[in-house]
Amino acid sequence: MSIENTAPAPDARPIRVRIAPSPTGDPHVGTGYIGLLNYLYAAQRGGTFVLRIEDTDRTRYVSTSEQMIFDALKWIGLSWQEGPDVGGPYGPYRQSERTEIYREYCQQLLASGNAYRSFETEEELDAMREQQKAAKQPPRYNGAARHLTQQQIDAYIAEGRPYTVRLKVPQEGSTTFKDELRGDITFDHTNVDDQVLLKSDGFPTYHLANVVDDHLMHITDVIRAEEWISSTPKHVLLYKAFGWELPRFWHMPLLRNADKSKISKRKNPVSLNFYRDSGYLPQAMLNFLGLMGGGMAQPTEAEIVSKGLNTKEGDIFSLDEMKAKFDFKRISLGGPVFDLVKLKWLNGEYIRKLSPEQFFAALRNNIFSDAYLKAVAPLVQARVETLGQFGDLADFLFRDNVLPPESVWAPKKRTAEETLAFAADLLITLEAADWTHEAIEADMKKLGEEKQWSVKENFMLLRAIVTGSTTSPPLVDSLLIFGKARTIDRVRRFIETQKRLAVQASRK
RNA sequence: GGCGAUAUGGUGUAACUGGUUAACACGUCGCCCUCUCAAGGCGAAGAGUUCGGGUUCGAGCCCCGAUAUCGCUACCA
Repeated sequence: MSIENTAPAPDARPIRVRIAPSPTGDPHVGTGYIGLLNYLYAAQRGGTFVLRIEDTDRTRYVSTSEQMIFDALKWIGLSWQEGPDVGGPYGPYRQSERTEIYREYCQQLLASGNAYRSFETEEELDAMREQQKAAKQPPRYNGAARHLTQQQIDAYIAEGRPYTVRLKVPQEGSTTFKDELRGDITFDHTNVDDQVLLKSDGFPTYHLANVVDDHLMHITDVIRAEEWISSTPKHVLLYKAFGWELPRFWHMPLLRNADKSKISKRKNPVSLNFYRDSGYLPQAMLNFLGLMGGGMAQPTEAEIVSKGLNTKEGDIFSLDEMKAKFDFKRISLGGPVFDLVKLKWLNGEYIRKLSPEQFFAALRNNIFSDAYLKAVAPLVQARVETLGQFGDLADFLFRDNVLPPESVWAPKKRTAEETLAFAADLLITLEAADWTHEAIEADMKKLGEEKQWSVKENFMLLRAIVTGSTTSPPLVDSLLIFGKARTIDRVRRFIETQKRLAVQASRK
Protein backbone atom coordinates (compact mmCIF):
# COMPACT_ATOMS: atom_id res chain seq x y z
CA MET A 1 0.00 0.00 0.00
CA SER A 2 1.11 3.44 -0.78
CA ILE A 3 0.15 6.65 0.89
CA GLU A 4 -0.42 8.97 -1.99
CA ASN A 5 -0.30 12.63 -1.49
CA THR A 6 0.56 14.38 -4.64
CA ALA A 7 -0.32 17.96 -5.31
CA PRO A 8 -2.51 19.25 -2.56
CA ALA A 9 -5.25 20.96 -4.47
CA PRO A 10 -5.00 24.72 -4.57
CA ASP A 11 -7.32 25.77 -1.82
CA ALA A 12 -9.19 28.86 -0.94
CA ARG A 13 -7.66 29.19 2.50
CA PRO A 14 -6.09 32.55 3.19
CA ILE A 15 -2.33 32.36 2.84
CA ARG A 16 -0.49 31.99 6.11
CA VAL A 17 3.21 31.30 6.45
CA ARG A 18 5.60 31.21 9.35
CA ILE A 19 9.18 31.33 10.36
CA ALA A 20 10.09 29.17 13.30
CA PRO A 21 13.53 29.89 14.68
CA SER A 22 15.01 28.18 17.71
CA PRO A 23 16.47 30.44 20.35
CA THR A 24 19.80 28.68 20.66
CA GLY A 25 22.23 31.54 20.18
CA ASP A 26 22.88 34.50 17.94
CA PRO A 27 20.33 35.21 15.19
CA HIS A 28 21.44 33.32 12.11
CA VAL A 29 21.71 34.62 8.54
CA GLY A 30 19.77 31.53 7.50
CA THR A 31 16.90 32.66 9.70
CA GLY A 32 17.05 36.01 7.97
CA TYR A 33 17.02 34.32 4.58
CA ILE A 34 14.08 32.05 5.25
CA GLY A 35 12.39 34.89 7.09
CA LEU A 36 12.68 37.13 4.06
CA LEU A 37 11.28 34.45 1.78
CA ASN A 38 8.29 33.82 4.02
CA TYR A 39 7.71 37.52 4.41
CA LEU A 40 7.74 38.03 0.66
CA TYR A 41 5.46 35.10 0.03
CA ALA A 42 2.86 36.45 2.41
CA ALA A 43 3.26 40.06 1.28
CA GLN A 44 2.76 39.15 -2.36
CA ARG A 45 -0.45 37.26 -1.65
CA GLY A 46 -2.03 39.41 1.01
CA GLY A 47 -1.21 36.67 3.47
CA THR A 48 -0.15 36.60 7.07
CA PHE A 49 3.40 36.11 8.28
CA VAL A 50 3.70 34.43 11.65
CA LEU A 51 6.75 34.25 13.89
CA ARG A 52 6.86 31.24 16.17
CA ILE A 53 9.59 30.46 18.65
CA GLU A 54 10.54 26.79 18.73
CA ASP A 55 12.13 26.50 22.12
CA THR A 56 11.53 22.84 22.83
CA ASP A 57 15.17 21.91 23.25
CA ARG A 58 15.90 23.00 26.79
CA THR A 59 19.53 21.86 26.60
CA ARG A 60 20.37 24.32 23.85
CA TYR A 61 18.11 27.10 25.03
CA VAL A 62 19.71 30.53 25.35
CA SER A 63 17.58 33.04 27.22
CA THR A 64 18.86 36.14 25.40
CA SER A 65 18.39 34.60 22.00
CA GLU A 66 14.71 35.25 21.42
CA GLN A 67 14.96 39.01 21.77
CA MET A 68 18.04 39.04 19.57
CA ILE A 69 16.10 37.19 16.87
CA PHE A 70 13.28 39.75 17.00
CA ASP A 71 15.77 42.59 16.83
CA ALA A 72 17.77 41.10 13.99
CA LEU A 73 14.72 40.40 11.84
CA LYS A 74 13.45 43.90 12.43
CA TRP A 75 16.90 45.23 11.66
CA ILE A 76 16.83 43.82 8.14
CA GLY A 77 13.38 45.29 7.74
CA LEU A 78 11.03 42.37 8.31
CA SER A 79 7.85 42.48 10.35
CA TRP A 80 5.27 39.90 11.29
CA GLN A 81 1.59 40.08 12.08
CA GLU A 82 1.56 37.36 14.73
CA GLY A 83 4.20 36.28 17.18
CA PRO A 84 5.19 36.06 20.83
CA ASP A 85 5.86 39.78 20.97
CA VAL A 86 2.78 40.99 19.12
CA GLY A 87 0.28 38.29 20.00
CA GLY A 88 -2.38 37.03 17.64
CA PRO A 89 -5.43 34.79 17.51
CA TYR A 90 -3.60 31.46 17.55
CA GLY A 91 -1.18 31.93 20.43
CA PRO A 92 0.76 31.32 22.43
CA TYR A 93 3.52 31.57 19.86
CA ARG A 94 6.22 30.08 22.03
CA GLN A 95 6.25 26.31 21.95
CA SER A 96 7.38 26.00 25.53
CA GLU A 97 4.04 27.51 26.47
CA ARG A 98 2.12 24.95 24.43
CA THR A 99 3.35 21.71 25.93
CA GLU A 100 -0.13 20.75 27.14
CA ILE A 101 -1.39 20.96 23.59
CA TYR A 102 1.29 18.64 22.27
CA ARG A 103 0.65 16.14 25.02
CA GLU A 104 -3.03 16.06 24.15
CA TYR A 105 -2.36 15.43 20.50
CA CYS A 106 0.20 12.85 21.40
CA GLN A 107 -2.43 11.09 23.47
CA GLN A 108 -4.67 11.13 20.44
CA LEU A 109 -1.98 9.50 18.34
CA LEU A 110 -1.45 6.85 20.99
CA ALA A 111 -5.15 6.17 21.14
CA SER A 112 -5.50 5.87 17.39
CA GLY A 113 -2.56 3.47 17.21
CA ASN A 114 -0.37 5.82 15.19
CA ALA A 115 2.22 6.13 17.93
CA TYR A 116 3.61 4.02 20.74
CA ARG A 117 5.60 4.36 23.93
CA SER A 118 9.23 3.40 23.94
CA PHE A 119 11.15 2.81 27.17
CA GLU A 120 14.75 2.44 26.06
CA THR A 121 17.43 4.55 27.70
CA GLU A 122 19.72 6.70 25.64
CA GLU A 123 22.56 4.30 26.32
CA GLU A 124 20.52 1.41 24.99
CA LEU A 125 19.69 3.34 21.86
CA ASP A 126 23.32 4.30 21.33
CA ALA A 127 24.36 0.70 21.72
CA MET A 128 21.73 -0.37 19.23
CA ARG A 129 22.98 2.12 16.66
CA GLU A 130 26.55 1.03 17.19
CA GLN A 131 25.59 -2.55 16.52
CA GLN A 132 23.69 -1.65 13.41
CA LYS A 133 26.54 0.39 12.09
CA ALA A 134 28.98 -2.43 12.79
CA ALA A 135 26.69 -4.78 10.89
CA LYS A 136 26.52 -2.22 8.05
CA GLN A 137 22.84 -1.78 8.70
CA PRO A 138 21.29 1.67 8.52
CA PRO A 139 20.97 2.93 12.09
CA ARG A 140 17.31 2.99 12.98
CA TYR A 141 15.09 2.29 15.92
CA ASN A 142 14.29 -1.40 15.78
CA GLY A 143 10.68 -1.02 16.75
CA ALA A 144 11.00 -3.35 19.73
CA ALA A 145 8.55 -1.36 21.83
CA ARG A 146 5.85 -1.85 19.22
CA HIS A 147 5.43 -5.33 20.57
CA LEU A 148 5.10 -4.46 24.24
CA THR A 149 1.88 -5.77 25.72
CA GLN A 150 -0.50 -3.41 27.47
CA GLN A 151 0.41 -5.15 30.73
CA GLN A 152 4.10 -4.47 30.27
CA ILE A 153 3.45 -0.88 29.35
CA ASP A 154 1.26 -0.36 32.41
CA ALA A 155 3.87 -1.99 34.61
CA TYR A 156 6.67 0.20 33.26
CA ILE A 157 4.60 3.32 33.73
CA ALA A 158 3.70 2.27 37.24
CA GLU A 159 7.42 1.83 37.93
CA GLY A 160 7.87 5.40 36.83
CA ARG A 161 10.15 4.50 33.96
CA PRO A 162 10.76 7.41 31.64
CA TYR A 163 9.55 6.91 28.09
CA THR A 164 9.31 8.58 24.74
CA VAL A 165 6.47 8.41 22.28
CA ARG A 166 7.35 7.36 18.76
CA LEU A 167 5.58 7.65 15.45
CA LYS A 168 4.43 4.29 14.16
CA VAL A 169 5.62 4.45 10.57
CA PRO A 170 3.93 1.88 8.32
CA GLN A 171 6.30 -0.98 7.62
CA GLU A 172 5.42 -1.15 3.98
CA GLY A 173 4.69 1.24 1.20
CA SER A 174 5.95 4.72 0.69
CA THR A 175 5.05 8.34 1.16
CA THR A 176 5.09 10.81 -1.69
CA PHE A 177 4.75 14.51 -1.25
CA LYS A 178 5.01 17.43 -3.59
CA ASP A 179 7.76 19.94 -3.20
CA GLU A 180 6.58 23.04 -5.00
CA LEU A 181 9.99 23.65 -6.51
CA ARG A 182 11.14 20.11 -7.19
CA GLY A 183 8.00 18.13 -7.87
CA ASP A 184 7.12 14.81 -6.28
CA ILE A 185 9.54 13.28 -3.83
CA THR A 186 9.05 9.72 -2.64
CA PHE A 187 10.42 8.00 0.42
CA ASP A 188 10.07 4.30 0.98
CA HIS A 189 8.80 3.62 4.50
CA THR A 190 11.73 1.32 5.15
CA ASN A 191 13.83 4.47 5.09
CA VAL A 192 11.72 6.42 7.53
CA ASP A 193 12.57 5.96 11.18
CA ASP A 194 10.03 5.71 14.00
CA GLN A 195 10.68 9.28 14.99
CA VAL A 196 10.47 10.30 18.63
CA LEU A 197 7.57 12.72 18.95
CA LEU A 198 7.51 13.32 22.66
CA LYS A 199 10.74 13.30 24.63
CA SER A 200 11.04 11.79 28.06
CA ASP A 201 11.13 15.27 29.56
CA GLY A 202 7.62 15.81 28.27
CA PHE A 203 8.65 18.25 25.58
CA PRO A 204 7.77 17.51 21.96
CA THR A 205 10.39 17.15 19.25
CA TYR A 206 10.38 19.49 16.29
CA HIS A 207 8.37 17.06 14.21
CA LEU A 208 5.35 16.86 16.46
CA ALA A 209 5.32 20.46 17.62
CA ASN A 210 5.83 21.76 14.13
CA VAL A 211 3.01 19.80 12.56
CA VAL A 212 0.58 20.46 15.39
CA ASP A 213 1.32 24.16 15.42
CA ASP A 214 1.28 24.55 11.67
CA HIS A 215 -2.15 22.99 11.67
CA LEU A 216 -3.49 24.93 14.63
CA MET A 217 -2.10 28.15 13.24
CA HIS A 218 -3.64 27.43 9.82
CA ILE A 219 -0.33 27.54 7.98
CA THR A 220 -0.92 27.00 4.27
CA ASP A 221 2.64 27.06 3.00
CA VAL A 222 5.67 25.65 4.75
CA ILE A 223 8.67 27.50 3.41
CA ARG A 224 11.79 26.18 5.04
CA ALA A 225 15.33 25.06 4.28
CA GLU A 226 16.26 22.05 2.19
CA GLU A 227 17.64 20.16 5.18
CA TRP A 228 14.05 19.32 6.10
CA ILE A 229 13.28 17.33 2.98
CA SER A 230 14.30 14.06 4.58
CA SER A 231 11.93 14.52 7.50
CA THR A 232 8.98 15.69 5.46
CA PRO A 233 7.56 12.16 5.06
CA LYS A 234 7.32 11.95 8.84
CA HIS A 235 5.40 15.18 8.83
CA VAL A 236 3.11 14.02 6.06
CA LEU A 237 2.44 10.82 7.99
CA LEU A 238 1.52 12.91 11.01
CA TYR A 239 -0.91 15.05 9.03
CA LYS A 240 -2.46 11.85 7.72
CA ALA A 241 -2.68 10.32 11.17
CA PHE A 242 -4.51 13.38 12.45
CA GLY A 243 -6.62 13.60 9.33
CA TRP A 244 -5.47 17.13 8.63
CA GLU A 245 -5.14 18.95 5.36
CA LEU A 246 -1.56 19.27 4.17
CA PRO A 247 0.22 22.55 3.63
CA ARG A 248 2.28 23.12 0.51
CA PHE A 249 5.95 22.47 1.00
CA TRP A 250 8.66 24.73 -0.39
CA HIS A 251 12.19 23.68 0.40
CA MET A 252 14.71 26.41 -0.17
CA PRO A 253 18.34 25.89 -1.06
CA LEU A 254 20.79 25.92 1.80
CA LEU A 255 23.22 28.79 2.16
CA ARG A 256 26.80 27.49 1.81
CA ASN A 257 30.33 28.20 2.92
CA ALA A 258 32.94 28.90 0.27
CA ASP A 259 33.69 25.16 0.19
CA LYS A 260 29.99 24.46 -0.51
CA SER A 261 29.23 22.85 2.82
CA LYS A 262 26.17 24.04 4.71
CA ILE A 263 26.92 27.48 6.10
CA SER A 264 28.44 27.26 9.56
CA LYS A 265 29.99 29.49 12.16
CA ARG A 266 33.17 27.47 11.86
CA LYS A 267 33.81 28.90 8.44
CA ASN A 268 31.75 32.08 8.19
CA PRO A 269 30.28 34.79 10.33
CA VAL A 270 26.69 33.59 10.51
CA SER A 271 25.33 35.95 13.12
CA LEU A 272 23.26 38.83 11.87
CA ASN A 273 24.59 40.72 14.87
CA PHE A 274 28.06 40.43 13.44
CA TYR A 275 27.03 42.16 10.25
CA ARG A 276 25.08 44.81 12.10
CA ASP A 277 27.95 45.53 14.50
CA SER A 278 30.53 45.52 11.73
CA GLY A 279 28.70 48.31 9.96
CA TYR A 280 26.79 46.55 7.24
CA LEU A 281 23.65 48.39 6.29
CA PRO A 282 20.44 46.46 6.77
CA GLN A 283 19.23 47.18 3.25
CA ALA A 284 22.47 45.73 1.87
CA MET A 285 22.09 42.58 3.93
CA LEU A 286 18.48 42.21 2.87
CA ASN A 287 19.35 42.79 -0.77
CA PHE A 288 22.14 40.25 -0.55
CA LEU A 289 19.85 37.63 0.97
CA GLY A 290 17.41 38.29 -1.84
CA LEU A 291 20.17 37.60 -4.31
CA MET A 292 20.80 34.15 -2.87
CA GLY A 293 19.14 31.52 -4.98
CA GLY A 294 17.83 33.96 -7.53
CA GLY A 295 14.16 34.82 -7.54
CA MET A 296 14.51 38.30 -8.95
CA ALA A 297 14.28 38.56 -12.72
CA GLN A 298 17.13 40.40 -14.34
CA PRO A 299 16.10 43.59 -16.06
CA THR A 300 15.57 42.97 -19.75
CA GLU A 301 17.76 44.66 -22.31
CA ALA A 302 14.85 46.92 -23.19
CA GLU A 303 14.53 48.02 -19.57
CA ILE A 304 18.22 48.68 -19.29
CA VAL A 305 18.11 50.89 -22.36
CA SER A 306 14.84 52.67 -21.69
CA LYS A 307 15.59 53.41 -18.04
CA GLY A 308 19.24 54.06 -18.68
CA LEU A 309 20.16 51.47 -16.10
CA ASN A 310 23.66 50.44 -15.33
CA THR A 311 23.72 46.67 -15.77
CA LYS A 312 24.78 46.19 -12.17
CA GLU A 313 21.45 47.65 -11.11
CA GLY A 314 19.99 44.24 -11.80
CA ASP A 315 21.63 43.07 -8.59
CA ILE A 316 20.46 46.00 -6.52
CA PHE A 317 16.91 46.05 -5.23
CA SER A 318 14.87 47.02 -2.19
CA LEU A 319 12.32 45.10 -0.19
CA ASP A 320 9.53 46.84 -2.08
CA GLU A 321 11.02 45.84 -5.40
CA MET A 322 11.27 42.28 -4.16
CA LYS A 323 7.63 42.36 -3.14
CA ALA A 324 6.78 43.49 -6.65
CA LYS A 325 9.02 41.21 -8.65
CA PHE A 326 10.36 38.29 -6.63
CA ASP A 327 9.20 35.04 -8.17
CA PHE A 328 9.43 31.85 -6.12
CA LYS A 329 9.31 29.68 -9.21
CA ARG A 330 12.54 31.30 -10.37
CA ILE A 331 14.52 30.15 -7.37
CA SER A 332 17.45 28.05 -8.44
CA LEU A 333 18.05 24.94 -6.43
CA GLY A 334 21.82 24.74 -6.19
CA GLY A 335 22.97 25.90 -2.77
CA PRO A 336 24.38 29.42 -3.13
CA VAL A 337 27.70 30.32 -1.56
CA PHE A 338 27.33 33.15 0.93
CA ASP A 339 29.94 35.32 -0.71
CA LEU A 340 31.23 37.94 1.71
CA VAL A 341 33.08 39.70 -1.10
CA LYS A 342 29.91 40.40 -3.03
CA LEU A 343 28.10 41.38 0.14
CA LYS A 344 30.80 43.92 0.86
CA TRP A 345 30.56 45.33 -2.65
CA LEU A 346 26.81 45.65 -2.27
CA ASN A 347 27.21 47.35 1.07
CA GLY A 348 29.60 49.82 -0.53
CA GLU A 349 27.01 50.57 -3.18
CA TYR A 350 24.45 51.39 -0.50
CA ILE A 351 26.90 53.45 1.53
CA ARG A 352 27.79 55.57 -1.49
CA LYS A 353 24.12 56.14 -2.19
CA LEU A 354 23.60 57.66 1.24
CA SER A 355 23.43 61.42 1.47
CA PRO A 356 26.19 62.94 3.61
CA GLU A 357 23.61 63.44 6.35
CA GLN A 358 22.49 59.86 6.14
CA PHE A 359 26.06 58.61 6.16
CA PHE A 360 26.79 60.68 9.21
CA ALA A 361 23.65 59.36 10.88
CA ALA A 362 24.65 55.80 10.04
CA LEU A 363 28.01 56.30 11.70
CA ARG A 364 26.42 57.86 14.75
CA ASN A 365 23.83 55.14 15.04
CA ASN A 366 26.26 52.35 14.59
CA ILE A 367 29.96 52.31 15.26
CA PHE A 368 30.02 55.81 16.78
CA SER A 369 26.79 55.57 18.72
CA ASP A 370 26.60 57.33 22.05
CA ALA A 371 26.04 54.01 23.73
CA TYR A 372 29.16 52.51 22.20
CA LEU A 373 31.37 55.51 22.90
CA LYS A 374 30.03 55.72 26.42
CA ALA A 375 31.03 52.13 27.01
CA VAL A 376 34.47 52.59 25.50
CA ALA A 377 35.38 55.89 27.14
CA PRO A 378 35.91 54.68 30.72
CA LEU A 379 38.29 51.97 29.53
CA VAL A 380 40.47 54.57 27.89
CA GLN A 381 40.29 57.58 30.19
CA ALA A 382 42.84 56.47 32.78
CA ARG A 383 45.29 55.45 30.09
CA VAL A 384 45.61 58.63 28.03
CA GLU A 385 47.23 61.99 28.49
CA THR A 386 45.64 63.66 25.52
CA LEU A 387 42.28 63.04 23.89
CA GLY A 388 44.11 62.30 20.70
CA GLN A 389 45.50 59.15 22.23
CA PHE A 390 41.99 57.74 22.30
CA GLY A 391 42.51 56.52 18.77
CA ASP A 392 45.86 54.96 19.58
CA LEU A 393 44.30 52.88 22.29
CA ALA A 394 40.82 52.14 21.06
CA ASP A 395 41.23 51.91 17.29
CA PHE A 396 40.63 48.16 17.30
CA LEU A 397 37.06 48.75 18.46
CA PHE A 398 36.31 50.70 15.31
CA ARG A 399 38.12 48.71 12.68
CA ASP A 400 37.05 45.99 10.33
CA ASN A 401 40.10 43.91 10.99
CA VAL A 402 43.37 44.06 12.81
CA LEU A 403 46.80 42.51 12.30
CA PRO A 404 48.05 40.69 15.36
CA PRO A 405 51.78 41.24 15.95
CA GLU A 406 54.01 38.43 14.87
CA SER A 407 55.53 38.14 18.34
CA VAL A 408 52.26 36.66 19.43
CA TRP A 409 51.77 33.87 17.01
CA ALA A 410 55.46 33.01 17.17
CA PRO A 411 56.01 33.51 20.91
CA LYS A 412 59.19 32.40 22.60
CA LYS A 413 57.73 29.68 24.76
CA ARG A 414 55.34 28.20 22.24
CA THR A 415 55.59 26.86 18.74
CA ALA A 416 53.37 28.30 16.06
CA GLU A 417 51.44 25.02 16.03
CA GLU A 418 50.80 25.21 19.76
CA THR A 419 49.66 28.78 19.45
CA LEU A 420 47.32 27.93 16.64
CA ALA A 421 45.91 24.96 18.51
CA PHE A 422 45.30 27.09 21.56
CA ALA A 423 43.65 29.77 19.49
CA ALA A 424 41.31 27.12 18.13
CA ASP A 425 40.43 26.09 21.67
CA LEU A 426 39.91 29.72 22.54
CA LEU A 427 37.50 30.02 19.66
CA ILE A 428 35.43 27.08 20.86
CA THR A 429 35.45 28.41 24.41
CA LEU A 430 34.32 31.87 23.39
CA GLU A 431 31.61 30.51 21.13
CA ALA A 432 30.15 28.59 24.04
CA ALA A 433 30.54 31.37 26.59
CA ASP A 434 27.79 33.53 27.99
CA TRP A 435 28.83 37.05 27.09
CA THR A 436 29.28 38.33 30.64
CA HIS A 437 32.45 39.45 32.34
CA GLU A 438 32.34 36.63 34.86
CA ALA A 439 31.65 33.90 32.33
CA ILE A 440 34.27 34.99 29.82
CA GLU A 441 36.98 35.31 32.44
CA ALA A 442 36.12 32.04 34.15
CA ASP A 443 35.86 30.09 30.93
CA MET A 444 39.15 31.43 29.62
CA LYS A 445 40.95 30.66 32.85
CA LYS A 446 39.52 27.18 32.91
CA LEU A 447 40.74 26.57 29.39
CA GLY A 448 44.18 27.91 30.31
CA GLU A 449 44.41 25.52 33.22
CA GLU A 450 43.39 22.57 31.10
CA LYS A 451 45.89 23.37 28.39
CA GLN A 452 48.64 24.56 30.72
CA TRP A 453 48.70 28.08 29.40
CA SER A 454 49.36 30.70 32.03
CA VAL A 455 46.78 33.43 32.47
CA LYS A 456 49.30 35.88 31.11
CA GLU A 457 50.05 33.92 27.93
CA ASN A 458 46.41 33.09 27.48
CA PHE A 459 45.06 36.62 27.80
CA MET A 460 47.97 38.09 25.86
CA LEU A 461 47.28 35.88 22.87
CA LEU A 462 43.62 36.81 22.77
CA ARG A 463 44.47 40.45 23.37
CA ALA A 464 46.80 40.47 20.40
CA ILE A 465 44.31 38.69 18.18
CA VAL A 466 41.42 40.98 19.02
CA THR A 467 43.21 44.29 19.52
CA GLY A 468 46.18 43.82 17.22
CA SER A 469 48.44 44.97 20.00
CA THR A 470 50.02 43.71 23.17
CA THR A 471 48.94 46.92 24.88
CA SER A 472 45.25 47.56 25.29
CA PRO A 473 42.47 48.44 27.68
CA PRO A 474 41.39 45.58 29.93
CA LEU A 475 40.72 42.58 27.74
CA VAL A 476 37.45 41.20 29.05
CA ASP A 477 35.85 44.62 29.31
CA SER A 478 36.90 45.28 25.75
CA LEU A 479 35.43 42.00 24.55
CA LEU A 480 32.18 42.76 26.25
CA ILE A 481 31.88 46.04 24.41
CA PHE A 482 33.16 44.70 21.12
CA GLY A 483 30.60 41.93 21.16
CA LYS A 484 30.64 38.20 20.86
CA ALA A 485 30.01 37.96 17.13
CA ARG A 486 32.88 40.24 16.17
CA THR A 487 35.27 38.81 18.75
CA ILE A 488 34.71 35.33 17.43
CA ASP A 489 35.14 36.50 13.88
CA ARG A 490 38.51 38.00 14.68
CA VAL A 491 39.74 34.83 16.30
CA ARG A 492 38.46 32.80 13.39
CA ARG A 493 40.14 35.09 10.89
CA PHE A 494 43.39 34.94 12.81
CA ILE A 495 43.37 31.15 12.71
CA GLU A 496 42.53 31.07 9.03
CA THR A 497 45.22 33.57 8.16
CA GLN A 498 47.86 31.72 10.12
CA LYS A 499 46.89 28.43 8.58
CA ARG A 500 47.14 29.90 5.14
CA LEU A 501 50.53 31.39 5.90
CA ALA A 502 51.73 28.07 7.28
CA VAL A 503 50.66 26.31 4.10
CA GLN A 504 52.41 28.90 1.98
CA ALA A 505 55.56 28.60 4.05
CA SER A 506 55.61 24.84 3.78
CA ARG A 507 55.35 25.06 0.02
CA LYS A 508 58.52 27.07 -0.24
C1' G B 1 27.06 2.68 4.20
C1' G B 2 21.56 3.89 3.29
C1' C B 3 18.02 7.46 1.58
C1' G B 4 17.04 12.15 -0.68
C1' A B 5 18.28 16.60 -3.27
C1' U B 6 21.38 19.25 -6.59
C1' A B 7 24.84 20.18 -10.84
C1' U B 8 26.07 26.83 -16.28
C1' G B 9 33.35 30.70 -15.68
C1' G B 10 36.52 31.38 -8.93
C1' U B 11 31.36 33.32 -6.76
C1' G B 12 25.91 34.78 -7.48
C1' U B 13 22.69 34.47 -11.42
C1' A B 14 20.66 34.71 -17.10
C1' A B 15 19.58 32.24 -21.59
C1' C B 16 11.15 32.78 -24.01
C1' U B 17 7.55 26.60 -24.83
C1' G B 18 15.22 22.99 -27.65
C1' G B 19 17.17 27.73 -32.56
C1' U B 20 23.00 32.39 -34.14
C1' U B 21 30.02 33.39 -31.61
C1' A B 22 26.37 30.91 -23.67
C1' A B 23 24.62 36.92 -21.21
C1' C B 24 24.90 40.14 -16.61
C1' A B 25 26.96 41.21 -11.76
C1' C B 26 30.94 40.32 -8.06
C1' G B 27 36.01 39.07 -8.04
C1' U B 28 40.84 39.11 -10.93
C1' C B 29 44.15 41.68 -14.48
C1' G B 30 45.30 46.04 -17.65
C1' C B 31 44.45 51.11 -19.27
C1' C B 32 42.15 56.07 -18.41
C1' C B 33 40.88 59.73 -14.71
C1' U B 34 43.76 61.44 -10.41
C1' C B 35 48.20 64.48 -5.12
C1' U B 36 47.02 59.00 -2.78
C1' C B 37 43.28 55.44 -2.14
C1' A B 38 38.49 54.36 -3.41
C1' A B 39 34.58 55.47 -6.74
C1' G B 40 33.80 56.13 -11.99
C1' G B 41 34.99 55.11 -17.38
C1' C B 42 37.16 51.69 -21.00
C1' G B 43 39.06 46.92 -22.00
C1' A B 44 40.87 41.74 -21.13
C1' A B 45 41.32 36.90 -19.34
C1' G B 46 38.15 33.19 -17.48
C1' A B 47 32.79 28.32 -18.72
C1' G B 48 31.31 25.41 -24.25
C1' U B 49 27.02 24.35 -19.54
C1' U B 50 30.04 17.64 -14.31
C1' C B 51 31.06 13.32 -17.63
C1' G B 52 29.34 9.50 -21.28
C1' G B 53 25.69 7.94 -24.44
C1' G B 54 20.96 8.81 -27.00
C1' U B 55 16.57 11.59 -29.44
C1' U B 56 16.62 15.78 -33.01
C1' C B 57 18.17 19.36 -38.94
C1' G B 58 19.66 21.52 -34.17
C1' A B 59 20.50 20.12 -26.88
C1' G B 60 22.68 24.16 -21.30
C1' C B 61 17.32 23.01 -21.90
C1' C B 62 14.32 16.28 -23.54
C1' C B 63 15.70 10.73 -22.35
C1' C B 64 19.16 6.98 -20.20
C1' G B 65 23.52 5.93 -17.41
C1' A B 66 27.61 7.38 -14.54
C1' U B 67 30.20 10.90 -11.39
C1' A B 68 30.67 14.70 -7.91
C1' U B 69 28.78 17.82 -4.21
C1' C B 70 25.39 18.81 -0.36
C1' G B 71 21.62 17.36 3.20
C1' C B 72 19.38 13.80 6.44
C1' U B 73 20.58 9.36 8.90
C1' A B 74 19.54 12.33 17.55
C1' C B 75 14.90 11.99 23.30
C1' C B 76 18.86 19.13 17.84
C1' A B 77 16.24 22.10 15.19
